[in-house]
Amino acid sequence: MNVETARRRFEAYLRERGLRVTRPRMEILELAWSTHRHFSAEELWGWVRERSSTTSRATVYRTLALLVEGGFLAPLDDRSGQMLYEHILGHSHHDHMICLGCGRILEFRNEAIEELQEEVAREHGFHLTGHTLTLEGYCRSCARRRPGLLEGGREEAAGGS
Amino acid sequence: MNVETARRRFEAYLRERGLRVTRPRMEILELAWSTHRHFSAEELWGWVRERSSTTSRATVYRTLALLVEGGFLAPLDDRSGQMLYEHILGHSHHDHMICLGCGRILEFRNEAIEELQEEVAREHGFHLTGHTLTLEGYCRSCARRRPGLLEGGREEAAGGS
DNA sequence: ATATCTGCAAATCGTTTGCATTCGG
DNA sequence: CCGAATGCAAACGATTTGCAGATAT
Repeated sequence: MNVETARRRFEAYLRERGLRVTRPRMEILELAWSTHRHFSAEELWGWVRERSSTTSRATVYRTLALLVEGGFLAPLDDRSGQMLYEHILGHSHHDHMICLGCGRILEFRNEAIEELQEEVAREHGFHLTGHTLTLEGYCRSCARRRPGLLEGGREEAAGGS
Repeated sequence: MNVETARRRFEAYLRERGLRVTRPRMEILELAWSTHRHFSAEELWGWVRERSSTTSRATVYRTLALLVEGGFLAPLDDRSGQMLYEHILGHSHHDHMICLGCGRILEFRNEAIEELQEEVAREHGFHLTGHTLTLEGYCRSCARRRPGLLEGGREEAAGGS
């Protein structure tokens, strides 16, 4: 999904809700679309300053929240304390693998896992609205640098939560 | 796993590492074992004060971190901003479903999902050390109170992350 | 016109840290 | 003894908020 389309959709979204189409909001949408990586609010706020724009940090946070509500961005908790964001407009749902060595984030989609989740929810009478699946470990290149890992020995004490 | 055993194991763990067995540490372990629910650091700190113990909030945080490192507790991010903890000593790994209505946390374990995760990691040359799978939605009783949900219509804009 | 947005700075909130003191081994 | 652990209060870092002035419709 290109910026143009995203911009148009965001404007439509705002108008539908009686919200205003403002310069700061559009600037933030464009900056969010200026990368294909995951980014944090502070990072985007950095891009704002690089442009010597007067848009404030508070507005960055407020607009990111709006973009998440509207289904333009999805938040991703990488456990570093700050939230990361990624565009989802026009992208199919996927889950993540986070490398504990270099912080790299890999994306994957597994249909069987998706279905099993729905099955589990159904079995428990749980009405599913979303899910978060994050695999933690070491990517190929980081694993190579940590010999102890290669034989398949787990290093962290506990598995997932 | 009862408190007694947990206490003994924690003492052993501390000694092995040349760390000291102190009153605050043992008190915190016991309080952590005084519930079968998920609890937050602040909550445990509340139990400390109820006992009019002199153990400080800082020590609560420091000891919880120690218990996580040692594989006694597992942290669970419920997206409320604070971390929750649960004992895992003697408990098999499981994942969670969090009810957005009442905050209740249901646990489940699905072998097929576990295996598929390992398979996905393997396919990507990723060395898996852990994972987080959290289903979000509404538990049976909360779903009943929200008629719109029953027909299977999704309400939140986006699915998972 | 006028309700919504914005920028600013101060406030939150969970968690962490520096440091002088206390305590376990 | 002596280094590790604690309590205290101050520091932190990401995010949120109150408010007066600016702006979109």
